[in-house]
Amino acid sequence: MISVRNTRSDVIHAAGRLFAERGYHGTSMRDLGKELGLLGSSLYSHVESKQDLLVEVVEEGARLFEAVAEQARATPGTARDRLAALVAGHVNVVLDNVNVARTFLNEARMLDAEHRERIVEARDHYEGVFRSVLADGVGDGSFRSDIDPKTSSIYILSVLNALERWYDPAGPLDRDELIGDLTTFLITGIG
Amino acid sequence: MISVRNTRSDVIHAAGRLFAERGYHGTSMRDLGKELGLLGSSLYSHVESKQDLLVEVVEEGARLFEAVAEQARATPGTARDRLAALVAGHVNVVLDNVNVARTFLNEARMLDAEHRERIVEARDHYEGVFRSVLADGVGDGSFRSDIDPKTSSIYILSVLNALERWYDPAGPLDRDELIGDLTTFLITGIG
DNA sequence: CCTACCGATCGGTAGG
DNA sequence: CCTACCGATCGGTAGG
Repeated sequence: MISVRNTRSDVIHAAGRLFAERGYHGTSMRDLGKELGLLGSSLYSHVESKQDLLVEVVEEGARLFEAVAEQARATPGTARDRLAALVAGHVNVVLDNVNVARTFLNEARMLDAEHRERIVEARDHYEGVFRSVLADGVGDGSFRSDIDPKTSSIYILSVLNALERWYDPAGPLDRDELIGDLTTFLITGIG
Repeated sequence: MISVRNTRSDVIHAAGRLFAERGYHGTSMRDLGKELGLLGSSLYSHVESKQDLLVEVVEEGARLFEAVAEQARATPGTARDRLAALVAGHVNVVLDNVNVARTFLNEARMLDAEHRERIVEARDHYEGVFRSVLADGVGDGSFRSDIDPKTSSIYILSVLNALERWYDPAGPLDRDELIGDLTTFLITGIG
């Protein structure tokens, strides 16, 4: 009595899985059908096109990260507290939605021009939140006064986004240790 | 009198360009032919298969990074000096070979099992050099004694590898400034 | 490096 | 969600 019929949501999530594993162009509609136990052609009763699937997955990613930004901005306390919220929130999104995060980070460039632009804007906005938290933190003494908020936010996001590439939830480092270790690294460096 | 005939090296470099821009599966042999001013079928007088091209590009990447590791290991002085050599060397490889670096970082997973394993080993070895420099640096006082060389090396490589995604050689930040800013961030953090 | 192909697979549609 | 397709494109080959 397992799974009688697939929903649109099932299709989108399976697409996220395959796009994350094999890439958008490495995934055929027939591959995706097989993953769901149906034919490639049957997918078109759930979505209009393959591109449509990529749009859905990538935009889900954008929404998840945007929610992190909003929640962090609403966090009371110092800029350092808000940065901690950004870091923890970002880690949680990546670890709880690896496939969506992977597709968002690696396959968004395969989007058609129109959708790609919207995602670039969303990404810029998200990075802007990091930047302004860092700038605030320079003002309130949370961070060093000689950092450049622009490059620093990119460095921080580089470390956070790369999690998708190496973090193993079954490995020795649990989520809280990861967040702690990461935060220490970002704030104190290795020196 | 420009370019009469293409060499195997021309083909490989053009392949790197397209693999970097559109991904391995997003690039057809006919696309690549067009890039070089010939037909897709003509490429088979230079290479045996499309996979062959990916192997060549990715293995060139592996060699470039390996050379950085060797040179850094031979650098006299403290572990901090050797880390500086790794950082500068890695940055130079990425900035001087964006297409190769991109393909190495993003498309190696499209390799067939056999070649992929070799690349994973090469990558593990490279990361191991970072790890041992960090461990040495904990011993000689270059770095904090409470860092974990394993996660720290991953964080550092995360920042270095992400350069491919955002650094603009035509932007305001020149190479030396970048290396300096990056090094300060890695060693001192933002706090 | 081209001509002239090959079988396989691609995204997608009509109609049920 | 399936049957039965469609034209286009894919990686690749034989022979020059």
